[in-house]
Amino acid sequence: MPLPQTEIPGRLQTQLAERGIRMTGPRRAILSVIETATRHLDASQILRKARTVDASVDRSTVYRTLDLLKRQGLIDELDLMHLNGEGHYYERKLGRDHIHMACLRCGKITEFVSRTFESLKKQLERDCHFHILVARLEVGGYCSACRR
Amino acid sequence: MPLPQTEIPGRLQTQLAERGIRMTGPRRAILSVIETATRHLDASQILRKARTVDASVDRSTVYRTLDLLKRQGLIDELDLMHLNGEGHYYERKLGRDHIHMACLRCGKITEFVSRTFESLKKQLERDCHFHILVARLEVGGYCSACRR
DNA sequence: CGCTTTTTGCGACTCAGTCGCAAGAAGAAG
DNA sequence: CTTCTTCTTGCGACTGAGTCGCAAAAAGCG
Repeated sequence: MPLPQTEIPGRLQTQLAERGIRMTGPRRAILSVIETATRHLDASQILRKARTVDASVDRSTVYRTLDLLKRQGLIDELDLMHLNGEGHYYERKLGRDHIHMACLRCGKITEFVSRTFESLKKQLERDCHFHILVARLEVGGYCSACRR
Repeated sequence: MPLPQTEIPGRLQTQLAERGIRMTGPRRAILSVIETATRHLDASQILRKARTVDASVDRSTVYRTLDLLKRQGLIDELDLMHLNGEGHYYERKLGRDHIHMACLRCGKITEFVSRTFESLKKQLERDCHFHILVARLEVGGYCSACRR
């Protein structure tokens, strides 16, 4: 399941610049990794890939940059039902939220955009007087190929 | 926000017995902690409370018992938007799934049962041919008291 | 260029969770 | 109630994710 690649590469960098955030070599490397990812990456995979661009990038810089992007609301943090250990996965936040379905047998991640999900969030905001900043719906089970 | 306490205490123990799972002192202690919890507990809090019942309970026994209960579908594992560190919280699984809303300012957790959530899950199963075993919807934002 | 502020790499650290193992307890069968 | 097998436990060592304080380095403004 490829990630939606509807935005121009380099866009993350522009978005940070617009917010007056300083641009550096390590940041550029990390941002480009996130922007060109074709699957969900965790922090150590981002580190490894970023190092192919700038070999001096440090683990803590990756974590600090991920925190920055989270605070800026530019990426989402996922668990993907802890299919592989306890870590987190990251993906660019683009327009509409989507649901992540993780197959507990084959590990495939399926993404799904749903109008019902959008109205559910609206209902929550209305009925609970809650101002939503992030909403994460993750589902675990068996995908069409794995359910017998 | 109290958890729904609609089941008889001791029920978890019965459910494990019905499945032919061996009952032991440490397990009884851990189960009773989970059953009588009035808020969401993480593994180390469960350990501390279980030790007031049976002082010899070990950390790894808590993790092993939580794994067992997860595999049996008797508890749900939550992140609560990582309000306090990276750990997980646990709660009994009772009938209907509910949504967890975490206030990022005051830390309050609000639970919400929604018919829309139920139809969203049905829609997912139908449209994606996916067999859902667990569904976790967590929301982060500001609660009614904290949104200024 | 020079100065202030932010970011970085480093190394040490914390904390959640895991694992192998030998000893101990559960429970079925006699 | 004893025996036997199987499962569970405590322990201790370990892994891996993520954090932190610090001094050095880079950003970007005038």
